[in-house]
Amino acid sequence: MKIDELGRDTMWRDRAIERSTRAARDRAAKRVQQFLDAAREVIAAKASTEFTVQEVVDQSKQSVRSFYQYFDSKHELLLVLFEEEMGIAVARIREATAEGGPLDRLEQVVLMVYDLCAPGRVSEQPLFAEFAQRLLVDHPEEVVAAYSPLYEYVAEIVEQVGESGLLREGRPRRLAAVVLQAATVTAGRSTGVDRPISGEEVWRFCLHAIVPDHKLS
Amino acid sequence: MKIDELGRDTMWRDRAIERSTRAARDRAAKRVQQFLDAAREVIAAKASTEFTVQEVVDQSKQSVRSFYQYFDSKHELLLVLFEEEMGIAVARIREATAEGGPLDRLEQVVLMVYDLCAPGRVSEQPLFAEFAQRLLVDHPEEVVAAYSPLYEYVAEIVEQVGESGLLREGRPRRLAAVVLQAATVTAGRSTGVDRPISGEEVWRFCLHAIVPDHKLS
DNA sequence: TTAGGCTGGGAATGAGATTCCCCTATTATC
DNA sequence: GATAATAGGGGAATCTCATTCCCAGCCTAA
Repeated sequence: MKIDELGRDTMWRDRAIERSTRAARDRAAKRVQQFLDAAREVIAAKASTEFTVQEVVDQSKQSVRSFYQYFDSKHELLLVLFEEEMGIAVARIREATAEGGPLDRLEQVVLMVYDLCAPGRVSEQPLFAEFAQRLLVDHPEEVVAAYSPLYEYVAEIVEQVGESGLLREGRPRRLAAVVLQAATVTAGRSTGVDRPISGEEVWRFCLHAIVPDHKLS
Repeated sequence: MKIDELGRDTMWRDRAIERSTRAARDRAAKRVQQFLDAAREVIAAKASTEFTVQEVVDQSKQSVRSFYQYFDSKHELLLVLFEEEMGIAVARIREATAEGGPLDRLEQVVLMVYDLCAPGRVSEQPLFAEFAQRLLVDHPEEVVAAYSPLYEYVAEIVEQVGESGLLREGRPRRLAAVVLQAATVTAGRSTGVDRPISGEEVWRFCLHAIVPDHKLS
């Protein structure tokens, strides 16, 4: 039996601590999840991404105190929601675009990303764009970081396009960044044009930007 | 002499009213301008676009009441500032890119727009991007409208590119919209890439997107 | 059983935007 | 020229939120 310098049974103590901290962690995880679910419910109910901490707290049947126990700020809640949404979206996109040649897959990805970022679809899934927008003002770093799963996937495909010899001279991962920007941001706010820019238009733009004409059959 | 149904001298009255309303309008314009100047001073002094209405009011030597007399809300002040900046910027861009063939001019415009939107240049001119960002969250319509002078110029040049037979099939004004989006938004927040995307990269991207390869000499 | 320390509830605080009340100065009328 | 009506302006009051604080109840350990 291991005994520490104060004569206490270290192993037993460690195990007890382990058990209790794990329990605490589970409890914490559950509560965090409750807050996240509550936030989603509030957003769905209001069909808007503008909500107060109080609303989330009430919906979650917990207290303001607890909220700040688990989240440093409201921004952090938004960020976590955004990350979760991003994870779900990327999983869905990966699934839907697993088949076909690199270029076709890239096209599908661009169209899907464009759709996800289009405004006015709050009730379906709490969506990307609004969170990102809101957070971008005060925490650009984190938002950019949260985008990385999507970026990684796009970069992956663009690299495959490169491997099949279809790409222009530029470095693939950098081209991927620009493509992603174009797809995420163009959705919705088109300046001055009568009919908004469509996903297909964005795709054609990107396609010619990254693939030389003579490679397009 | 014109007399109205109550026996009053209409012409004199109208003129008096005209004079007084014009005076009032002048006064109003001056005060609005004072608020705008004060806002710019505050922004310059803090080197940040985050300011309170109170700060602007204090700086302007006027009162909160007056502020809300001339602006419906803080957002409106931001919007007006943004419009003014946009006007100045477009004038500067037009001037700097008056010479040369359409494609060269478009290149210069894209690079300049990109620079103007890059972050971290608060002290020079109160700049675009931060205002736009902030406003976009709550008033996307107005922001898009405020962009239109810039959009008109870009569209103009892209149409000239089209007239000189260099453009791909797409409608010029729609291509212009995508180019502008790419230039304004890519600046700064590049997802996952080590070194941020440069203005030149954005330009090369757009160039190939709108001009077929065999037209590029 | 009881002292010590977590937890949680929700009231208090603080920052800001927006509104309101009241005083003053100016105009209009006699 | 005097007075009543009214607009304009100052800045305190209000309202909305995010965030912090205080205290009571509960669980743990001796």
